[in-house]
Amino acid sequence: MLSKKTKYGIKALTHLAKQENQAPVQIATISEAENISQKFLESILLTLKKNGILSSKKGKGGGYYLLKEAKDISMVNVMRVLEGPIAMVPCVSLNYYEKCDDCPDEHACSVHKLMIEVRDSTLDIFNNKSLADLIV
Amino acid sequence: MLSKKTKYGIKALTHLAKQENQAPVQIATISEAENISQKFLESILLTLKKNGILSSKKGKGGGYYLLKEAKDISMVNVMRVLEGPIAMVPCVSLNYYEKCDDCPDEHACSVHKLMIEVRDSTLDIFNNKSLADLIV
DNA sequence: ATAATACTCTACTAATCCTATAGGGTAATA
DNA sequence: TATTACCCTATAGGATTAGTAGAGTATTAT
Repeated sequence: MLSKKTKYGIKALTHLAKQENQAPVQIATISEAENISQKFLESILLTLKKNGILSSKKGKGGGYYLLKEAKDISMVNVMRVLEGPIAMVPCVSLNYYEKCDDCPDEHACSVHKLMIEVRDSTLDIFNNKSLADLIV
Repeated sequence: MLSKKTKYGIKALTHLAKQENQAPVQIATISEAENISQKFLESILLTLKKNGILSSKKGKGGGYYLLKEAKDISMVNVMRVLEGPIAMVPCVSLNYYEKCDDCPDEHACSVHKLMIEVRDSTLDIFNNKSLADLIV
């Protein structure tokens, strides 16, 4: 299941991507437009900022804005920042690899084998998708 | 993340698929061979039985066995029984559809759009994969 | 300068889900 | 008829999620 955090994060990013000339948008504005709890959204935007996906401007007329053009923001990056690993199992994760306790031999594991395929196809989608592609 | 339940379930099914002439295998045997807590495995095998994927024989010499040949057991079925929805978001789920509270228009939703693609590619893998394909 | 604006950070909580564990009940077979 | 092995219910600790509360701090327009 996709977490609400990721879902809201993507919605907020899309909202920002729709702005003309990258004008800053206030948290309250996004929160109302997208039906997201303001405080929760705050923390999400903060993570996105800390991970270099967007930036903010304080004070009057401030708000959040995209750091790059929407077409240059890859969804694989967004997903990793918000949701964490793309893989469904740590033992097939590229960025968050972890050995399974119960598995003596990974290469003989049926789950491992299956999940590598799922990872690759999902990765393929996220790699070839930018934020701009999500705008309707 | 894939639940341990699903992971263990697939491992157990693979174990059963490797048996010659569909001979019943005891829970304890599978539990030891695959390093799975016996009681937990019991409940998993029970769900698989209730959902028509495997069957069991009581009494001496009893155990669990596959109801069909491994090549006729589709992984999409196994996944749905053990893990539930294939989709990452209820609003793109084929079998467990649910409308999002926050979304006024699904077709205008960026998350929806993205997750349909992920669902389809994952579904494609599970649909075209049988238990037999997982055996090394 | 300074007041208003709007982001930043920490701490806390209710609810839910996951991963088991415990223990007894029941059916089938040798 | 004793044994084996499946069947079922209840419970519980821990982790995670989603959200709330409240105070703090930096920046900007005027």
